[in-house]
Amino acid sequence: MNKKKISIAVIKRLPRYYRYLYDLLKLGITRISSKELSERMNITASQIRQDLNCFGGFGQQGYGYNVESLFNEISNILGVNETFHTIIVGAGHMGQALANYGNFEKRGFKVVGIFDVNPAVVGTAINGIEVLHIDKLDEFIKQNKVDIGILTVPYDQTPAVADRLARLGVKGLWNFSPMDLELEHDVVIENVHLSDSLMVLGYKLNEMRNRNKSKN
Amino acid sequence: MNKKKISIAVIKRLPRYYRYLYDLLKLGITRISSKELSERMNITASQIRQDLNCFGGFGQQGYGYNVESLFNEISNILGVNETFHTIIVGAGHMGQALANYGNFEKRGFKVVGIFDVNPAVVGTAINGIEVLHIDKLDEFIKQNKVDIGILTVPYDQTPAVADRLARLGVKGLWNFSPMDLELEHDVVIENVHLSDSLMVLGYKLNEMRNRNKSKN
DNA sequence: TAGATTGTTAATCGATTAACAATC
DNA sequence: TAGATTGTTAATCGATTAACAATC
Repeated sequence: MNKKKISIAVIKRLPRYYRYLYDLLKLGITRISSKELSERMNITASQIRQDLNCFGGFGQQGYGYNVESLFNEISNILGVNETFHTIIVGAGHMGQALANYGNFEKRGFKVVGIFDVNPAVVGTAINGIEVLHIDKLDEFIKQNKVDIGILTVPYDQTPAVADRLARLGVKGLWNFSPMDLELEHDVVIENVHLSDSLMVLGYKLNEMRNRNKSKN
Repeated sequence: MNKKKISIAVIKRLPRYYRYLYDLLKLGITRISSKELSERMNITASQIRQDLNCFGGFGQQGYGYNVESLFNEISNILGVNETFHTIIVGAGHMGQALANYGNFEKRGFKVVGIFDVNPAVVGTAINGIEVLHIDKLDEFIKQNKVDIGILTVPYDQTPAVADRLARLGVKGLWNFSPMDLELEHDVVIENVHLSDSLMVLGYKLNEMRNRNKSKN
């Protein structure tokens, strides 16, 4: 039943297709060829056709792709039409920012709980959700469906909290600490390494400066 | 003078080396072989040696790598020892979270200005830095060295603000809007697509569930 | 010295691109 | 039908891994 495994490179491009198709839809464009889309997205038409064919033949020879139906296909592949229940563990600045970011809910990610230890925030509401003390985590997860744990706790607490969530049956972790989480459990992890990204930007900046300097 | 271009795949691994070497340094480990490091990092020793040799022969046959000197080399390559001056444009939740995140300064990224249009935040201080009205952006950049603009403005304002910063001579942009910024100017851009990352997590979660289901 | 481990070349693997027959 | 464009196979490119001589 399972086809060949889809490479992570392809999967990472899916949200990008999703965004571009959404924009096309809003622009009222009903059909698009891989060539036109390739020009907009700055990738090759060949890659687009290869990528999409990992999931099925969504196009039609001589016509191209119907924007709306392709958008729906990609949405389904990404699970945007489902609702993933998430909890935010760590209601510091980053946790609060994520709790307040409306875009995630549009894509099917609903924050159902926020946890912290700090008495100054426990009991307050962020974006309409009461912050609970982390002692209530076990009870909460047992009583509520929780698909994804968003980890915005301090660095040194991250492994323990991740492990605790995994033991409680949370199958997806979105980690904001600058460490590579590895768990023995059957859990999928996405790391968001903001400082890594910033350091890459710093590197590129220096590299560009050196390039320009050596032009003289 | 220029050696062969270093691939983006290698560059993206540099912060990861940086983090692992920093940890080793803190653990008091003075030397490490590519083999030992490969086991910790879960990559091949061959890749480590290939990666490092893009920048120079930092190791010694029969010995391995000196942790401290390798850490220093990687730090220099990434520019961690320089100071990049950044401004945050958009003092919403994400902008505030980034302004309050101390880790960036440790890696040489110093927030020197924060800008917004909202009268409720203009004039307040975030992490000791006064939020200025965005009308003062031009004046500020002319009077201060600004290397990097951090874009945490609303989606539809992002292209215009990016363009404005580029015209004012800001050479690095760190973009948090879910769009692929492209500028004609000589500017390097790092996109942080949080919702893309979350959607990839959602995909992986579904994929794992389907895999487990079909095991039965 | 002998053992260990690098730096580097060569082999392999996987991802991207090109090409084109199928077909709408 | 003729033109356009897909789906898919084959070719190319680049990145990862293996191998090993050099050498500390």
